[in-house]
Amino acid sequence: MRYSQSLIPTLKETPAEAVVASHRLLLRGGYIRKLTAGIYSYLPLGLAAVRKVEQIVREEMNRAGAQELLLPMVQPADLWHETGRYQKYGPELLRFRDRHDRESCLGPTHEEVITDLARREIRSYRDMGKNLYQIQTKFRDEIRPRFGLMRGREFIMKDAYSFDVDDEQSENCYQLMFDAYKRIFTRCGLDFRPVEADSGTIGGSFSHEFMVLADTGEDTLVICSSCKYAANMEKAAVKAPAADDAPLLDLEKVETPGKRKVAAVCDFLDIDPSELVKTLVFLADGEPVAVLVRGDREVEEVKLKNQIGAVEVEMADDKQVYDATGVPTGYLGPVGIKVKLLVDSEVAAMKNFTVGGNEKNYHMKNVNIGRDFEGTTVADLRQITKDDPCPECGAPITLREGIEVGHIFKLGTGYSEAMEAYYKDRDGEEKPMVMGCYGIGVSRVVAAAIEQNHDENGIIFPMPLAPVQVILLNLGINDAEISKVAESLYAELQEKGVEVLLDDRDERPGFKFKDADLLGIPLRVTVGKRLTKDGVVELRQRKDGSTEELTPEQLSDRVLALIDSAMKAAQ
RNA sequence: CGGGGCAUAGCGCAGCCUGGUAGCGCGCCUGCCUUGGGAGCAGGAAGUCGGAGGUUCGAAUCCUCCUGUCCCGACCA
Repeated sequence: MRYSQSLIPTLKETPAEAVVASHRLLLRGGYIRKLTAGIYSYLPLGLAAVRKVEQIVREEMNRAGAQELLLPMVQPADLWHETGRYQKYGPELLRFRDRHDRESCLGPTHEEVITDLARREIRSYRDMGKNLYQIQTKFRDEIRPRFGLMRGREFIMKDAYSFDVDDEQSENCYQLMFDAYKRIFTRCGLDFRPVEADSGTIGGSFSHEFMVLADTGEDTLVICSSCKYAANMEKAAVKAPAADDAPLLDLEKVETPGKRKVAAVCDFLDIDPSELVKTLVFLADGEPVAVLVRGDREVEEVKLKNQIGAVEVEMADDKQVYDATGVPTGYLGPVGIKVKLLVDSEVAAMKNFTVGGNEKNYHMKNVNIGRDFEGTTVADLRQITKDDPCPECGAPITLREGIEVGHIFKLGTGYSEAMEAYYKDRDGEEKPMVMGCYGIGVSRVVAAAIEQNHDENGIIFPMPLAPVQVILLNLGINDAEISKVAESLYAELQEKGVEVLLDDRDERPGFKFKDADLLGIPLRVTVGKRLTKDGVVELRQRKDGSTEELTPEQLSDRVLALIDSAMKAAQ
């Protein structure tokens, strides 16, 4: 590829809209351009990087026995009505009517379409054990697209769906995918962790997310320092403490004028937030529920949602709290409360704690469960913290930020039953297909790779994802000798299978160096004055800035060796 | 959807408060010069000031509405 013929519009300055590194650098490097909110064009270099990810994904999916196909992006609403998701999915599903007034939608995911295909084409247990995947543009009308390729409305995704005869076979497939995903992200050269995850709206019984570790990640991961445990924070179980066996003290109502915040109440009563229990009200599918957690804890809404089987949970605002309980926020407590009450297991183990008095300007001290109120449900409802022990082995844990690049689910028979995707087993009996689904955010992988690998000068692509492996700078466009060597190295490297971008622009050296760094191409070859002076060209590695001088004859072997070792390192 | 910004040349911004013929840097075009870390000089092109309405002799500037976009929250590959 010749720079002069390609479209690589690099920018010296950062567009104001870009906040995170990957977005900034993809724009500056001329990899992508925004068309409208959350929708981007992939320019030649951006597409090249995407293709690298796709290729690795393809190879590993095929190796794991999956078959590639391509499903439609425009889908009839009827199919979505069958699973009930036409209503459930919400405004994220872009709906429209075609010229015949048929309700349609743009596919945000393809369970319905693939299940429809499976029920039509697969009838016998002999045909089962299929895993079908596609790499395709998805559209989700995200409430808030942001961070460039990290969270677009339109994005490239690999999604696979498996159809098995029973749980055991389905589990085998899940494990196969788990291993394939580990290989995929390793081959991409990324630092990642598979973690236990909540299965979200797609449903299903069990799932793992694959997280690229990066400070800009939108998820928090819990990683055990000792055992293999790793989980998304929203899923990470908190170990219930042993019950406090202190003797029960007498209930006491105290005046706390104007003290509404945990900090203010504790300060006023001279107690620690860990001795206070706060009562928070949530709206679960519109219904108010109260949750008790310790004053210094946070409610994990995902746990709450799963506990009560709600589709949506949100914190109630002051007015909603008052409407539901008749008590202003800040003084709410469990004693005599009017809404459904859930108790975090940590609180259930406490004795003689302080709560709101369910009356303006009052709190209650020495409150005890069982004596003063009944908790209808006791469950793990709070967010884990870095001071909590590993739920598996009890060792200390660490919290890290991560970017979700892959998610695998065991779906069970939910979709197949809803859509009547049955097969006949050996005994001629009709049975629902057992499904799994496995996604990878292909375009997001590119962004995540950059979040994890960049410096102040630009991108530092891992070799396997780099749009090209080598950038070859001709610093003497108007010098016959330099140009001749640059051209012959360009030809030679390509002949040997190396991907090369030849910078043949009539620009000053500094300009080319800056662009080369910005683009993040792993290897840079410079042909310039040192050739005419000393007969050498320079080979520089983007990742550590190390340089070596070689004769033009030595260059290609050295380049091949470096590429080879970089690719082997990511195996 | 709730909260908060922003919208002026391709990009980054000033001008707005206090109304009076639209500016800077980068980029772009031409010429000279220069050539190992985003050079220098000279000349040049380029803007419905997001849109609509209003106030005013006069609006980028003041008022109203609308749209777009970015950030914080709920969603997710």
